[in-house]
Amino acid sequence: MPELPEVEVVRSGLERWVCGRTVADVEVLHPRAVRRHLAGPGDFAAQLVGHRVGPARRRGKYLWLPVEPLGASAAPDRAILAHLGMSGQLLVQPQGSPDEKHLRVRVRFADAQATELRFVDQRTFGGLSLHETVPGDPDGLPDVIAHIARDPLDPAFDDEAFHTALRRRRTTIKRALLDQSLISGVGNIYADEALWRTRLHYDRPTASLTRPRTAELLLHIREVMNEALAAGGTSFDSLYVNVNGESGYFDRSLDAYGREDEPCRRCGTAMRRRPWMNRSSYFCPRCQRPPRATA
DNA sequence: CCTAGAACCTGCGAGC
DNA sequence: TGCTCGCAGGTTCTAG
Repeated sequence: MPELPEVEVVRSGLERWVCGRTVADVEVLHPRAVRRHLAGPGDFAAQLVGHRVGPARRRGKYLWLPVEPLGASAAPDRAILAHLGMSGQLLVQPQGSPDEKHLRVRVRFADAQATELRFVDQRTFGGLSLHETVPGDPDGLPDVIAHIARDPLDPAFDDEAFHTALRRRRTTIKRALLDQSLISGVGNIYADEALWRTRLHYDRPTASLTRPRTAELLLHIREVMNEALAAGGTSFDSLYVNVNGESGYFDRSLDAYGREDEPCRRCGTAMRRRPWMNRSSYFCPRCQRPPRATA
């Protein structure tokens, strides 16, 4: 489940159902699901057994679980990193319930709770891996995602630095929103939603944004993400679910994404869809005027 | 250094 | 019915 609100829904589920439990056994059913763990599937499994899982953390669309050997006193220095890609799910399922068709990794725990953690992923763009954490980082940030920017719901996100970075870039606003090293957690849906709310066209050069416009954009990004979070995330089908397999309902509140030919909720003009970067951009041709240079 | 585009996968629905 | 095509919420690698 791709974007920040959906990943956060999963993070909180892991926090509730997996945090504090000790790994008894790991089964990798598809090696591609752990390809970011360079030492291989066997090593991934062996390294986890007998380790206790700490509080679930998230940055943008990445989430991780710190792990420590049983009885350790020092702060954890390794973490299980998870990315859901386009179609990944982390499910907490009753032991013995039938395997999902695209079950890739199973984690069993050494306790009396009769549930296990499953990574299910149709397209295998996502995956799990084990990494060292950045020394001194209070949340145990895995070193391999140190280059990922903080997300807009992170209290330490620097609005001013974001604006400065936008002004320096020679690119367009939607590309910038999807660049996880500039701002993380925003994907194709919430980019379109935030741009619609801000009345910005996706092809606006980032260098043309004024400080107030950037502030407005950030406000709308935060608003739409918080609203989606309250609704349990966005899902059009059973691919995007929380750890209990339940879908959120924010798709009913989308103003731009997926609304081609439907009336703009602000001005009534028919919404448009444009092919864009091997995907789609949805926008209102009246509220979101293209920039002169590219019009 | 930066930016744009293709590649990586599987499944679904539309159209022929 | 069955085929092909386009499309899907992301990241990463390559070419320029």
